[in-house]
Amino acid sequence: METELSKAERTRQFIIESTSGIFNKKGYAGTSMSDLTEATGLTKGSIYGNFKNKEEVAVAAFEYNTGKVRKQVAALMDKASTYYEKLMVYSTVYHNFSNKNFPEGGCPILNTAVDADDTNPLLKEKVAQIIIKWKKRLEDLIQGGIDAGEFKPDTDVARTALTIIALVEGGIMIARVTGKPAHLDTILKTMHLLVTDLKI
Amino acid sequence: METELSKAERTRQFIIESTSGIFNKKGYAGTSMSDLTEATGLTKGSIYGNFKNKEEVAVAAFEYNTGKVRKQVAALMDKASTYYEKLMVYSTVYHNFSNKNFPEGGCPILNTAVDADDTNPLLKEKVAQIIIKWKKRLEDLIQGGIDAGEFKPDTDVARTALTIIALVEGGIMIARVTGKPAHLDTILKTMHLLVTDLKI
DNA sequence: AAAATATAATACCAGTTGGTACATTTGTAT
DNA sequence: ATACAAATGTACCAACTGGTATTATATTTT
Repeated sequence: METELSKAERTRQFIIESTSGIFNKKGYAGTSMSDLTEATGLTKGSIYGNFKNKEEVAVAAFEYNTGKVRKQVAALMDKASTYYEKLMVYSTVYHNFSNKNFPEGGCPILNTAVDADDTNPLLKEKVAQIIIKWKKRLEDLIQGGIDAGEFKPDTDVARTALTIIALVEGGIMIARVTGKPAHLDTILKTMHLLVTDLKI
Repeated sequence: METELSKAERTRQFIIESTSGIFNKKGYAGTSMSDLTEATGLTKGSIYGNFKNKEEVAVAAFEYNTGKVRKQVAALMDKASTYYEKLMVYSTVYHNFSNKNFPEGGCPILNTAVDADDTNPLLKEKVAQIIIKWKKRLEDLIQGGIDAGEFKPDTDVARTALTIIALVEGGIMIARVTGKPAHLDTILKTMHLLVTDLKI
């Protein structure tokens, strides 16, 4: 009994996919309902038939965007054998932040964090949770490496995890606003050295 | 011949000071003219008498906000004697990002970079220039340390400068969105270790 | 103190905002 | 094919958007 997507579910997905880039680029307040109707070719009636309000679309778009990144990470993570390689997956994914498998408009975590920080408590909480999860995932990988005898046992696990996130997000910001993707690569080299230094 | 500020200049300054926090928190698109009239107690006529349009207020507010940070850096930089201490000034300033001498709403560089990136070319260019200047200033300090025999001569100057910026800005983002200022301190510790490692 | 000038307030503009009630069309199961 | 339900479009709302022309009020200069 193959569960087909209902019309509504397909439309909902279509709306999310066609507006995710707009929200990521313009932010929540900067994106208008007419932006959404224009991007989808649908009318407001249709959008409000599938979502309670603009905020619900924004949340769905945010989750779609972060899911896109998560999928890329997961795909590469499978191929990585060592913990060193696993940690470096993030470098690879964000190094290619301007390719088509990455959300349009840059890192949705950074964009939404800054956008929602003082304006949208719901979105802010969603981003905070994503960051906490990311931190946890990194900590688990680092601890895994320690337990496997691959990394130094005296590694500051929490600090290393937070540092990696800061380098990636700070690097994306710099690369995008200056129009110099090479700056991100330079910063990712620091991450590379840092992770290499974890090795015994 | 003490040059007094004209009425217009004082009003202009008053508008900038009373709206700088709003722009920094809500972003350019998210800040409305009524936000500005409300914050200043003035009317639109008065604001448009002193500024060409909303964008000009936003640019002035951005420059005011970055100036605030710059002044704090300059004050501490004077007291620093070694190049190591000079580099660590940024750590001290951003460590106190929630005190009253720091712009309301977090780092204006990060906020404006993300906000203006895909929406406001003028503001985007202003942020890009500020970052390039900051990078240059850091490179000069690091090179100064090398020339003075304080830092290792084989230091990767450009990479270290970019890394410091990324750590600071990434750290602020994480600290603000998670509501955990301690996370920034943790990340600044990485910066501390990195700068310490520059020493001979 | 009066005249000239600079500054701020008022009232208005057309266009847009997020959102809704309801009519119409479309998909779906019988 | 028909009937019913689900999904979409239409038309509308009051509130607000950035911006301006004009009037009134301060501030300077004479």
